Amino acid sequence: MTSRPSRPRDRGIPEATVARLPLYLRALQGLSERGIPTVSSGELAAATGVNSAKLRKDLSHLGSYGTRGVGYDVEYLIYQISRELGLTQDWSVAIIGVGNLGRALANYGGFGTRGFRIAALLDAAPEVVGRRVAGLTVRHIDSLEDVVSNEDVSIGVIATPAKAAQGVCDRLIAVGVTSILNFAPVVLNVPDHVDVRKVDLSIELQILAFHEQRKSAGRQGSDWVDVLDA
Amino acid sequence: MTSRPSRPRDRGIPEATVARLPLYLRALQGLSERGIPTVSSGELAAATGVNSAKLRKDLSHLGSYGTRGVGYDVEYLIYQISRELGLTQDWSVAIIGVGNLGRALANYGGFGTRGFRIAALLDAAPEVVGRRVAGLTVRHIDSLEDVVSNEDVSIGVIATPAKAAQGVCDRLIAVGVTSILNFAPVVLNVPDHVDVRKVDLSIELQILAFHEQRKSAGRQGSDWVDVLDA
DNA sequence: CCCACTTTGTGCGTGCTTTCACAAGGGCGT
DNA sequence: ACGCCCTTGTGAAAGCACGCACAAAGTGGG
Repeated sequence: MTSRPSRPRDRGIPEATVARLPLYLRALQGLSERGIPTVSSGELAAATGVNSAKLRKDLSHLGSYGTRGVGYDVEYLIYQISRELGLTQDWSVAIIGVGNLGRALANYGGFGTRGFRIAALLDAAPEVVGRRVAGLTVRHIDSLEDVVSNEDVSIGVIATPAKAAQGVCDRLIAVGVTSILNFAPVVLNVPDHVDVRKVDLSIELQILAFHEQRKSAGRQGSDWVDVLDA
Repeated sequence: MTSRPSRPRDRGIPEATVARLPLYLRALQGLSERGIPTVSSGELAAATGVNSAKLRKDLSHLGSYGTRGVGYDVEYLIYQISRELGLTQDWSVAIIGVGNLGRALANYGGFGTRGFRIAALLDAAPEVVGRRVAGLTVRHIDSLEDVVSNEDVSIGVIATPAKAAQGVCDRLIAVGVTSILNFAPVVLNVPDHVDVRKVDLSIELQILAFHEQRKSAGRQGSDWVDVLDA
């Protein structure tokens, strides 16, 4: 959803593949911790819930890193995927909004451990500013511009209420942030060169409800119930 | 496919459309609160960041609810989308795992307002059980089976550590839950009739990092040599 | 009543994604 | 060295999704 139609030729890795690479990476890290040296596409596919042909095609976009008859070297593949995703360098992340969700994100282990460093927590509420959360002191939102410049923040995470999100987004972009992860339930308006990914908890629930309804409708036998007719 | 000309409606709504319906719904509810009675596909498309033709095609899967020359009746469309998503009934949700994330979810306003009722919060840690969170008393995980049966829970939200997730998932399925929203960073193993949606915070960040890396690589002019396909 | 204007609903071409099926490559036991 | 068995990498085909462009349908003014 972040790709734009007017983009010049995109000679790189398909978006659908990029979205799956982190999944493979996590599975591989699990194998690595268990000391498993090699893995076949079938095994890795089973561990990630992906079709094995799709997995092979995904990996083929990175290069030919497998060995026929054997499989893939776990450590080498971890390195290659990490490199492709840009995780061999550290990215500084600022979290704006230290409510329940912001705190959850700050304490979420997955962030700090691999490739991401939480550079700052920012909030507007006086009762939150100054408190320590996840080893960091929450700073006031007014220092956003300073923090982004000084800490070289390139990814902003918006966990504010919906009303504040666009304003925060604009300020992030104004100081050079070009990647934004948005948890606020609004559609952010951004220029073309900025990537936005959105995570919306209630949308996910609504999609589940749709399928759940379909299942229980079938169970009950009452098919189309076309009551209203203009 | 296999659309019968005699039937006005084809009930098979594409998955991509289903994923966007909640987006339209939220925008429409905003219009409704502002007292706007009708909206054109162009306006609604602008508000949701979607191509207007795509929006019309999405809505056409629900039926012909628009008026040519005028647009769509906001209230009527809200009702139709809600009905299609199954939000005209209330769904009971159980949240398992009341850590930082679980608390954030419990306090997330968007749940209760839109067809979802948090029926229970469950956790295994003694220091959490018994505490009140978001107006509910946290119950011990051992009462999961009782809660699901008595409260008619059909959607389970897993916000536990990764290690506990599969076990909780199995127990949910064993008592009849068929829709699961999983925040734990593991691939859940479930039978075919169970729907799982996964929200993974670090995966989203990694996808952003990929695009960010590509942008800064271009800016910096690294030793990347682009090779045109033959 | 008629005409100009607006907006929906959709046929169709295009490009991306997934899946199948298999040739090519590599290891291993004998 | 040889042949068997395994697994990768990839054409090719099928399936989806997207967006253009336009006919159909409805509104409102004169």
